[in-house]
Amino acid sequence: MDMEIAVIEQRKEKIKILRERGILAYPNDFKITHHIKDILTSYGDKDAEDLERSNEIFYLAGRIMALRTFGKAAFIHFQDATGRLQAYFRQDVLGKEQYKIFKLLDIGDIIGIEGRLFRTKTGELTIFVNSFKLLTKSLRPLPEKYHGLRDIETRYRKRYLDLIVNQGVKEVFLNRTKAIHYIREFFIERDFIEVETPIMQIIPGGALARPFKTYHNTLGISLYLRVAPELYLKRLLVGGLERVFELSRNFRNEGIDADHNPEFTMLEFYEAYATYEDLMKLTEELISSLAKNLFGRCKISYQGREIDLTPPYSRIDFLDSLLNIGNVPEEVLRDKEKIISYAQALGAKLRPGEGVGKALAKLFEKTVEPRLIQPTFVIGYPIEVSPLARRNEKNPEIADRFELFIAGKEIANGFSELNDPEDQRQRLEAQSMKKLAGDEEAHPLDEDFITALEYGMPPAAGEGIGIDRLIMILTDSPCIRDVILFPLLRPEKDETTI
RNA sequence: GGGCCGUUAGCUCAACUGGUAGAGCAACGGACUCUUAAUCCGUAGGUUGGAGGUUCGAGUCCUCCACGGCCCA
Repeated sequence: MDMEIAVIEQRKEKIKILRERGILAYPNDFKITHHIKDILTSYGDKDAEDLERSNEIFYLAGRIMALRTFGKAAFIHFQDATGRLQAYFRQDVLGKEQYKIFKLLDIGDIIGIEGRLFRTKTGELTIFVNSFKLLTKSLRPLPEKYHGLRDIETRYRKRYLDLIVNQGVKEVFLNRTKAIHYIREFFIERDFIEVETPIMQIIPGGALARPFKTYHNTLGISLYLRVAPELYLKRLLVGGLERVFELSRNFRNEGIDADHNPEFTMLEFYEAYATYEDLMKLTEELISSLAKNLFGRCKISYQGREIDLTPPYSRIDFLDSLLNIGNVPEEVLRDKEKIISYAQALGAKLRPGEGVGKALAKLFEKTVEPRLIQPTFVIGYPIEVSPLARRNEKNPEIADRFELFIAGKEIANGFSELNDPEDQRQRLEAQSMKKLAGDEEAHPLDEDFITALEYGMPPAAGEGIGIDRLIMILTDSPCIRDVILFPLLRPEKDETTI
C-alpha cells in the first residue's frame, strides 16, 4: 500500500512540474485522424521504402503500455481501442525541452502522437514521433506488463484493468456485442419487431424462479424485478403484434455459479401461427448463422471439445433421454413413487408441493444435461413443469415444448403457447396451490394475463434463449462471469456509501 | 448450506519439517540514439486479508471472521 501511495505522490509531483511548464495533465483538445487498426490494415504490408515515400502524417492517441528509454531516444508501445503500435521518440527531433517532458511520462498515461510511419531495423511498423501531447496522466501503476492481471477476483472487481491489460478479454466482449447485434438483425429481417416490456412487475411471472423484491415509494406498492418478459410479450400477441422479440435483462434471486448470475440477458421471441417445431428450425438457423457470422464456420471448440453447430441438431424425447442417456432404469420411469424415491436417492431435494414432474426434471438435470455436449433438442417435457406451454394433443401429460442443450448447458427453452384461457387458469391455479404449499418457485396467478387470453391470443410459439450462456460457448469461456462485464460480487469491505 | 483450496511489495510469484520475509516486472537515481519481457550499476518499497490463541519465537500450527475459486447440495 505504501508503495502505491509513493507512486501516486511521485506522479502528482510530475503533474506539478508539468504545470510549471504550462502543460496540462488532462487537456481535451487533441483530434485523431486514425485508429491503430486503420494503420495496421493499410500499412501493415508496406515495406520501408513505400513508407519513406508516402511521408503521410498521422495523429493517433492511446495509452502507454511499455516504455523503453535510452539516453536520447525511446520506444514505447501504446494502445487504443483497436490495437497496439510502437512509437519512436528522439531528442534530436523533439528538441531538448520536449524530450524532457517525454521523460516525465509513465506507463499508463494517455498521449496524443503526431508523426509518420517507418520500419525499424527489425521490421516493426512504428510511428516516428514529430510531436506528442500528454492527454491524461495516470496516477496508479498498471499491473505487470508480462503476466498481466491474473487474480480472478481483481479482474472482476476492476474490469477496467482487466480490459486494459489482458488481451482477449476485450475480444470476448466485442464478440458479445457483435453477436447481440447480429441477433437483432436476424429477427428484424424476419419481420419481428423489438419491444420493451416492464422490468419492474407487480406479478413476477413467465418462469419458475424466485424474484427480487423492491418497493415504489409514491405508489406505496411492492414490485418485483422480472424473472421473464413472457406474459407481457404474449399480451402483445393478443394485441395483434404477430412477431415480437425482446432482448434484455432478467433477474432471478438464486445462487451464483459458473452458469448463473442473478442478472442475465435473455432473448425472448414470439411468433403467431408458428409451432415449437418451427422454432426449433429457426433456432438452428439462428445459432449456426451466428457462428458463421462471427467466425466463418460452425465448428467451434469449447473447453477443449469440438462442438458442431451445423444443423440439424439431434432431437431426443425427454423420457427416452432419461432411459438411454441418463441410464435411469425403465421400471423406475414406469412408477411415480419410484421416480420420486430414485431422484431423492440421487440427492435431489424435492420441496413441498413438488411432484413427479419436478422429480423427473431434477433427474434430467443430474443424469442427462451434463452429457448433452453436441447441440441437442430435448422434447416432450412433463406438463407439470411447463405451466405456460401448450398441451400435446396426443398425450396430455406432456407439453409441446423443447429445450436446447449445448456443452451440457441449457441454452434455449421454447414451446407452442398455451392460448386456451381455461386450461391456463387451471394450470396457474395448480401452481398457486404449490406456492401455498411452500414452493417459492411456483408460478403466480396473473388474472390480467388470463383476461388477455380470454380476448383471444392467436396460436403461437415462443422461445427464450440465454444469451450469456450462448456467448460463453461461442467465446470458449468457462464461466458466465467471463462474459458479463461487471458480474455481481459480494462487496469487499463496506462499500456502501449512500 | 457443506467440503476442499487460496489470500505474502502496485502486479506475477518464492520462503523445506515454526527460526532475521525474497525475486522478477513496475517505481526512483545514474549510463545508454533501432529497442521490443531492452541491457548495465545503484536505491527504495511489507501490520504476510482481519481478529484472537499456542510458542522463547508464527507467513508457516490452532480457532473465528472476511473475500474469492473449485466441487457438492
